[in-house]
Amino acid sequence: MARTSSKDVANRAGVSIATVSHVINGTRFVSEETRAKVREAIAVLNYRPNAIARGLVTNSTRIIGLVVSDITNPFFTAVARGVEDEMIGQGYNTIFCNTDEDPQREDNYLHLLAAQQIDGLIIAPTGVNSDSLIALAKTDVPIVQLDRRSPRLEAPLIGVDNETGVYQAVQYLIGLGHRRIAFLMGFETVSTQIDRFNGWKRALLEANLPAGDELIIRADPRFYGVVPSLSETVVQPASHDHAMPSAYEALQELLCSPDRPTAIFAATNQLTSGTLYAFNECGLRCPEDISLIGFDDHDWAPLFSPPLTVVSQPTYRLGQVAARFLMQLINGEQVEPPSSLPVQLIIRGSCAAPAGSGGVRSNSRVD
Amino acid sequence: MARTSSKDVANRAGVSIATVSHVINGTRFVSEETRAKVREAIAVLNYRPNAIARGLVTNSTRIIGLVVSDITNPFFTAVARGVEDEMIGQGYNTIFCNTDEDPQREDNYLHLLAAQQIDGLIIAPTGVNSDSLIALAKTDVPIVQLDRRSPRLEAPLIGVDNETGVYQAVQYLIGLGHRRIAFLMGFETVSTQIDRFNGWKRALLEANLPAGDELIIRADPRFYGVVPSLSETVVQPASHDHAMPSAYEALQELLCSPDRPTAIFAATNQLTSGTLYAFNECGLRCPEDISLIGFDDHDWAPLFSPPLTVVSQPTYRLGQVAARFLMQLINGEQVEPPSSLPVQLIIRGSCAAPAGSGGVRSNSRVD
DNA sequence: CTGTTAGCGCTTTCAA
DNA sequence: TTGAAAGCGCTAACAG
Repeated sequence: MARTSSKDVANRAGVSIATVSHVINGTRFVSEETRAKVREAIAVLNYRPNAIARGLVTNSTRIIGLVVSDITNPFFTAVARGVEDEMIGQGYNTIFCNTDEDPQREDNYLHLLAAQQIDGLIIAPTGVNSDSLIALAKTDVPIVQLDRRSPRLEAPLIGVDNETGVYQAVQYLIGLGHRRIAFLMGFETVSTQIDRFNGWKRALLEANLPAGDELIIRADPRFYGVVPSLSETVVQPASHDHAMPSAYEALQELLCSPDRPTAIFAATNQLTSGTLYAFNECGLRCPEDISLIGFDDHDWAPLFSPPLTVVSQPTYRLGQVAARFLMQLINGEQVEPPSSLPVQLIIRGSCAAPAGSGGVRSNSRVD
Repeated sequence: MARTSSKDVANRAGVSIATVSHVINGTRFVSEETRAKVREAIAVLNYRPNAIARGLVTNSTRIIGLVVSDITNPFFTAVARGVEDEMIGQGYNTIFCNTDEDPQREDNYLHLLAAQQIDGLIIAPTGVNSDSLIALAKTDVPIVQLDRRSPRLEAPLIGVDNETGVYQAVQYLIGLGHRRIAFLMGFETVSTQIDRFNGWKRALLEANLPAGDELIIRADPRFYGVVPSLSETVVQPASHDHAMPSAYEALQELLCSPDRPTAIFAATNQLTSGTLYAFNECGLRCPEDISLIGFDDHDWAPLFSPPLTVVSQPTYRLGQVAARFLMQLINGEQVEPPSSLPVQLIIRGSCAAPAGSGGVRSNSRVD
């Protein structure tokens, strides 16, 4: 239909389109009288300024892009809220995009966002093949990397101290008496996975404990695997190429082997859940038979069976900080990026001393 | 910065901007020779067509808006994936917005989306005060309502059969021997809450069981409440006005009363979690002391303690169907909206016969 | 205090 | 087979 334009408003109010523009934006003085007429015309015509046209001339949209890698992960939704709340407070809107860890999808969205002339970008990059990202960075659009960094990209990073987080968690496990502690990780292309891996390795090496390949398991962090009772509800990413097994599948062999680890550190939210499924499948009780620590907390972790011991990140805060920093960049302020935020080990019920060590279960249920 | 425009490309290739436009869009014949020159110029200049400008003239953006009420709810993220996957397949992009059940925020995003000249809209409306929504509907932008319907809005709805879903679930509870079954619900302004409520009531009345006010509890569906160990990680919606208690708070009194219900139906994902927290607080074991069924399943429900018995919705599918239908609307096809999708009761471990009835626990753990 | 006018970067007739 | 030029709806000088 004929979308009403400022010209229509101008006609109806008997003024010029310039005046209409000015009463809308408050960008120069307009007499109370004409202002009233214009406003009335706007109301009757149900007029909405076309942001597209405006953006074309102002070269600014007051929109930022937020690109995350898995919208299904509570970590990112919590972060997104932080970003969004902060941006709204500043009069900016945020467009939310989900890449599903798929570089091609990332590329696609980066195109879209660039074409939409966003004023800034917050991104948790997939970490691979980031041509569009590099290209975007070459324009004047301010970018901040969220949670993880892309190789080749020179942009400030807002993240947490991953290495220390798992280092301390593994130390805790060692303190409990564990000697064989496996590490379950996702894509090696994402920097947090490497950082966490390094934390695991450092703790082990310092304690003269094995940290060899047989203790490192890789799995696709985007889905759980074959869980019969759930097969209909589990969402399978459309773009998943099945190159990597799910956590559930990846763990089968290790868990059934005679010298299986006595504890597992899962480097991701979803990996942690997959591990629990695998435990169930193999008839292992947690923490009696095997201990588990996951990276990243969420509201439901205490309700799990067992309540999850986790390394917790300040998710909402992370989003806030990233947004606030991006705004400074957009406003042209010269500021240092905030240093990485601290993480915290939250001890609940998924860890105990290894079986046969005579230790007790280390538990602190919610109550 | 000087973002490169089609003029730059035209200059470098020694052709007119019209030709540039046509090689980009394949909209008329261009000789292989000039086409090559143009493409090369595009490559060296790293040129990206400005979608803003294009949209201004074509009056189409190939972007749709997806507005949901709680990005933190796995239900909506799964639905979002369905929508997104489907739209990408059709060459459309989707802008994702989160209202947090806040009508003002909804209004804000609707403004934004309208200004961005979206080609279509999928929305789970907050249900209150939808002036912007109505206004948008008056333009020619196709709209489909997702999951729930807004009063006053004439737009097709893609949803599930809520009423039947909880009707059957409550019948199951009755079959187990329960007579006092409470209903925990969120905002009465959202249609699904009413539908679910009606299902509960119908099942109870048919069985001549009490369905009075003392069995209806209302709580804010957006957060869990005061859980000390979690106080730092629980996200509190910025816009929350604290008019309603959390599920956790709302249930205290009822659960401590002498004739507390023997079962609870929670009308929402997050309400279900809140209920579990409340159980813990009151020292009630589930399902031994009290049974629980929640509306909506998710990947983690089987890992809860106890594994959750739920009414499950086809989330991903719902998104797909909504997207597909919207595309038909956008393409001007005259089609009937699909009828509501079926839901399914999934029995796991959170229900048992009421204490003292001599019944057995009805359980089916993941294994 | 308000109107005229020149573009923003693109698509699309109309001509050649 | 390609160019010239008119506009899409808006903002921002520049005039008055």
